[in-house]
Amino acid sequence: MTVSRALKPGSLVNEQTRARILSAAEELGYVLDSTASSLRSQKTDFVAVTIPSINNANFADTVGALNEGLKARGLQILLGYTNYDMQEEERLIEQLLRRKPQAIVVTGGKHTPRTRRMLENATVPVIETWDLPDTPINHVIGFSNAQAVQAMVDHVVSKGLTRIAFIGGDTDRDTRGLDRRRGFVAAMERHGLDATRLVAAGPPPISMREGADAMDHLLDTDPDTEAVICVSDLSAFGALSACQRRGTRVPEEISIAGFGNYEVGSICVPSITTIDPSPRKIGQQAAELLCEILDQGALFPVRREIIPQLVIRESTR
Amino acid sequence: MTVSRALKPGSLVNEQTRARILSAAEELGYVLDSTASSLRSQKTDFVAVTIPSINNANFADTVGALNEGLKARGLQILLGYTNYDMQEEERLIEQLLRRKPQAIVVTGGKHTPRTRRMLENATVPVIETWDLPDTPINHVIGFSNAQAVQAMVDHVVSKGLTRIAFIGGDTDRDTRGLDRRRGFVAAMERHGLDATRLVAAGPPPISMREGADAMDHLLDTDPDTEAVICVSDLSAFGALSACQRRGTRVPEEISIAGFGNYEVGSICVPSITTIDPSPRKIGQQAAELLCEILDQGALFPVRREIIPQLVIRESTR
DNA sequence: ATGAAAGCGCTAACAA
DNA sequence: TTGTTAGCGCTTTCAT
Repeated sequence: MTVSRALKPGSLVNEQTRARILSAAEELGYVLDSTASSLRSQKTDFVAVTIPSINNANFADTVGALNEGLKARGLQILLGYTNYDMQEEERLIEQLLRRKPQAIVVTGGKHTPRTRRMLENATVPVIETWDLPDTPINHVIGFSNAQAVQAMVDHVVSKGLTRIAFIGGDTDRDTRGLDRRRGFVAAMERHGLDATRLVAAGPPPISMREGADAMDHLLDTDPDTEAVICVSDLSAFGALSACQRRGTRVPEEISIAGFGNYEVGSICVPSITTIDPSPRKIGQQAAELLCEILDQGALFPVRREIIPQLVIRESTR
Repeated sequence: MTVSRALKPGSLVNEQTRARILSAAEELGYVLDSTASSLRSQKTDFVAVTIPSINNANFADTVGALNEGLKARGLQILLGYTNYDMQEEERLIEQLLRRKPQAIVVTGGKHTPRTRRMLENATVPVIETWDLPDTPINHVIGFSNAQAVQAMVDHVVSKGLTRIAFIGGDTDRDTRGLDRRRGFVAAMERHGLDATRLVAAGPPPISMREGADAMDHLLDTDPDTEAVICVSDLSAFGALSACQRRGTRVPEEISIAGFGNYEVGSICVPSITTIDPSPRKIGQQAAELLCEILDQGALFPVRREIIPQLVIRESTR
């Protein structure tokens, strides 16, 4: 017990004793076994986090901010990737729950029924992010992807453009991408405009290459298109590059908008009009909420809406 | 014991009994406690992985490939970020070791003395990646950053360019970035060229914004520069964008090269000449090596050199 | 195919 | 300030 105390900062041990213990530990190369510690104290200090892909700057920002907010409390993130696949998410969450995390943060508000049940039965706080589901499992910190794109459509329409296309993925794997497309269609119909210029650019998540190919295709089949709204800045940048290769001037001949406020869109020439969903803010708020809950016990389910900001740049006129 | 067996696929339990157990488990919302399981069996099925930053597509690719290679064996990655800081790495590795991972994969071959000691004393395989240290701790899968950049200098010089600059970070936080700058200087001196056009663009990791600012500065102070080699494709893209804003033609007036083969460099116009260090290959090979070791027990220390490929594109003439 | 006993390495609770 | 006891929830081992 004295050793156990000596190794835990802030517990009452004679300083000489502690010094002797620490030096012995150093000499022996002793490393505390937190597996045993977790079992006994029923505290793992894990927070399970799932994101669709590790290779996405937006989700990386959320996880980075979450990590910073949790580090001070000694909480370690246990990260998993669903590969935009709800079945994979189910497998992953089952695995993660076995590790007895003290909280769970998932991306998105759509899950398999079994995933939902597992999360509902989990005795720890659950936070859904990057979405605003109608019937949350527990806590939510997110925004409406559909509504955000509607704001973008409104902006483009306000500039007098009417022949507007949407570039996105071709399946429903990426539910947030799907919501964005739905928002596009809804807004176009609200304006009484043709909402059928939908380019399906391949299996989500689509990136720069797919955006470039989609733009090439669009300019071939619908050369009178005046504006393109893309499911992300990455595909928007690809679309912009395709225009540059063809000599189509942006925004003079065609406007391009993206989503996500990725760095590339702020640097490229012309810079890309986008929507900033504040990924770091999502992570920060999730960390704050978890710290509150872990301090004060469970609260009522929290629903925090992030308001995505329209960022108008050079690629739209 | 029967319950324990029933929940573990491939063990001998009467199928009726197993069915009853599984349905009871489902009904109760029972979740196996892998903390207890790990303590008893002394197998956590964790692999600890450290990378400098979560928000970097190269490291993300390595981790993604590693994850895929380990998933089949039920190994879960325990990921930590050092923020390009060796002190932070030390804290992180100490934390991770307490979780009793079955292997450790770190980025880079330079560590604090204490980190080195901890890793040497760890009784599990250690793999250093993304580097080729002279005195590895245990296993290594990586490449020489300095040598890779030398190849790039050779290429640029072979095109008849002599006034060549390097854009990188301004401190030694990013040791791979530092190695790249060293490689630049060594190669320039080998060619008998002036190696003093070194632009320090801010604290590493530098990204697109810093690359753009550095290029602006360079074109102001050394307008006769013929080529710029950047520490990464991200800063190279920033540099390219700065040129486009100023109307400096690339590659006619100035050549630009990067490092890392990020997607942006393959899509932008002009596309960016780069070096591809095959980040996924590093992750795949690390996974293979770990699987071998976990099957067959410890081997001699392995040293696998990845040969980075020069990818010549439009931004250099 | 199932069960009984023991113990993995810690720490909560209580005692001195 | 230090020590004793017990037990966290599993799985290894051996027995039936």
